[in-house]
Amino acid sequence: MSNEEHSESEFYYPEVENEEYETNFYQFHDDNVNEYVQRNSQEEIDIFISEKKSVNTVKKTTTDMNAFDRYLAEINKQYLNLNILYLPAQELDHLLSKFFKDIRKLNGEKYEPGTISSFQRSIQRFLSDNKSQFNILRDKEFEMSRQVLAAKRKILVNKAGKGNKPNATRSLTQEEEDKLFECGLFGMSGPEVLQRTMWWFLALHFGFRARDESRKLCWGDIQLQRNTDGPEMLVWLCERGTKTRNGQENGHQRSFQPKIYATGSESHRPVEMSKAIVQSK
DNA sequence: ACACAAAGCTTCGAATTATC
DNA sequence: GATAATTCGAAGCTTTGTGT
Repeated sequence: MSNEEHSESEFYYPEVENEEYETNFYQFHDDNVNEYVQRNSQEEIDIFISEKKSVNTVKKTTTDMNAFDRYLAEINKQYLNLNILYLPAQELDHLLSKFFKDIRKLNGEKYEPGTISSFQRSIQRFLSDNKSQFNILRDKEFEMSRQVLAAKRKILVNKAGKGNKPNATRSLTQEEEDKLFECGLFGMSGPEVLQRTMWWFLALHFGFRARDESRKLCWGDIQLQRNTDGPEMLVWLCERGTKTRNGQENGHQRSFQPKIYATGSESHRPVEMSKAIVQSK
């Protein structure tokens, strides 16, 4: 993976904390109550929340809503620019059913079953984001569209041979990794190669997500350390949040700092990894 | 037959890659 | 730049396994 080119959209990190929200308790009670209330109007609170929404999910939701809108406009011109938020449940359920049953890719081919299911979730996100009370995944009013989706998935698998993950990736073999070192794509022969190799080690040993965590990483987050008698090691001191570790209360936390040990050619499992980790439920 | 644990599926949000 | 497909991690359920 080359890090030379970045598209604009990849630079949505890091986020800056807004210290104004750390409002002083006494100031709040003395005066300025109106001002406080105004400043923290519903609109501002909504913005505060939505700024923390995942860019990728937002993009996914709009893309899929485009597909739904596209389909509706196709089946009937009167549905052009239809706002589904104003539809009664039965009608929405009906349109969803047709959508799940007949929707095709832009090139006319059939979708993978997983993709159609993800449309359903995107539509639910759209509804929830816009404060709709409907839950198309649970409400009994949407039982029909759920059944259509289930049937559609079966048909795609049984009749069209879909759902076999034709593009699934596989992990690298040891030989393939060795080859990358041998042919000089991994190694220490230059800045780009070094950066690429560092990316590989960080992903491999720290479990970095491919782009996300590499981009968030700041100078000083990883430190070269050495135990008195042990080998040199890289220690990951400061984690900047991932999809699954992002500061939620009672959220998952690491029980130790991840480390990469210098080993020469052997590989050693870090001591902490050999201990059983007891998870509280 | 019962209780409980372990294994296995499903669901959801999110991130990524591939492709055109 | 949008679209399509996949992957990942966690949580919640459901099924299966096992000891008594």
